[in-house]
Amino acid sequence: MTLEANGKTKTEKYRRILEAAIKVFAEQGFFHSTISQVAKEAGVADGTIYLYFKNKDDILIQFYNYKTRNIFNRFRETVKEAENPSEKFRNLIRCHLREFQRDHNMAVVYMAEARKGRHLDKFVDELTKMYLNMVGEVVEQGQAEGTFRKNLYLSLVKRYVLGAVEAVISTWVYAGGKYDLESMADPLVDLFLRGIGSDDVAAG
Amino acid sequence: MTLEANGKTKTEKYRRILEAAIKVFAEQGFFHSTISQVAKEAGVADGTIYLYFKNKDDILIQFYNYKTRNIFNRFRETVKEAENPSEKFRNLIRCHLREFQRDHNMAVVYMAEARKGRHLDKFVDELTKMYLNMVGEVVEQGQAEGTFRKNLYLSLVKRYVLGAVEAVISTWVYAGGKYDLESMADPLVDLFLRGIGSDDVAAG
DNA sequence: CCGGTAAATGAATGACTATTCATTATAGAA
DNA sequence: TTCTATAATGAATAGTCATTCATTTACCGG
Repeated sequence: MTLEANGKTKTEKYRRILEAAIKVFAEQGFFHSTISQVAKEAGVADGTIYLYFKNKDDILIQFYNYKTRNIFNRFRETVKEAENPSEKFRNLIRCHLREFQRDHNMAVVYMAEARKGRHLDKFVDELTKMYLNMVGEVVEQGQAEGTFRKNLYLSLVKRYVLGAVEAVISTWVYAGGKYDLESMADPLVDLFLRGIGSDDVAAG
Repeated sequence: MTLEANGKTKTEKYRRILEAAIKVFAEQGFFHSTISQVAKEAGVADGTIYLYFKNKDDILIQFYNYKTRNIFNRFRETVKEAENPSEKFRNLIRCHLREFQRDHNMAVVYMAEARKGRHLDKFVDELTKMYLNMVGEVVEQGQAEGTFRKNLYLSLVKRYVLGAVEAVISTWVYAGGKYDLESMADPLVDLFLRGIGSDDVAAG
């Protein structure tokens, strides 16, 4: 029986390299990291990396595949679980923060490298679109039910939500992940829903 | 009289190299750009670059100095001109969008590289803080005057505003600067002030 | 224990490119 | 015109790494 057929050792090593790579990338940035460093961190030879990945870029691409599919499934679930649009919205934000808090290295790499290399654009783009769509659906539902305002520039709203959440995550990453990120969810949702204007003035 | 004493040719070449560099960086990304490309774009020899800049990284650092000081002065002015906090807030956002729209290459480089290299962190950090402080001051003034809600998590508000504005700029950059960015200001300010919740529900 | 296949190794290769510096051009002063 | 100091040049250097591949190791069936 080969290792491939077994399917266990192969997968384990693949994961080990991937986790090692993300750790190294998180510490040094993608461009400043070397294959040798990744290999060392993973406890394999340099050449071994190339049995599992096409090249250095491919490691990042696989990373996005490996991690973000899972996360997006969790996003979907948490949205599905909620009963009304504003609860869906709150769950989505909370889950987003929780998942990034869960894996600090991933958060660093995602935040730092997501808006970079030409190759990755297509994939990151897809993910971003998925997220924006999710926000869009929830907001439209909320509009239909009367929880959210009707006169919203929807595509702007979607960007604004994603941008603000990512900014909060970036700040947390930058601070070294010292405080509890998930607890930002409620105040943030409050801002999204009510804005910063005082109620009398804003409504006018 | 030397060129240095003259002060004109020297500065002109410095600017020429800087603009060329930003153009190249915007097209290829900092890491994928070579000094030779920058030199070619600027119409000088490779070695000439090193008469004006310490090294490749220094070009980016100088860029942040050269561009963002001006922009921040404009931010300050536009805020000073407005009479009340919500007008100050609106002016700030509008000016932010306008200045980035004005120089597409700058926008690309700023958005792509701001959250990267170890060396730049200190400087980008400073600029970010300056911006956050400006937002903070305006919001606090607005709270004192009753235009903005009292119970705001201020440090969160600052991040949320910057994050959302940057997301809107990123989207514009990514789309190739095709549409009018400044016109996003009013809808965006509206979101900041009123949020997305319908007034009756949000107020409850 | 043997033979063969798959997996892993890591030294060697080949590109690439930031940076240097010996040389050349320039431009004002005398 | 000649001299001098400054600016500019770009070929050569030196170092870095991604990637390859000839060799070794591990493993399994028979």
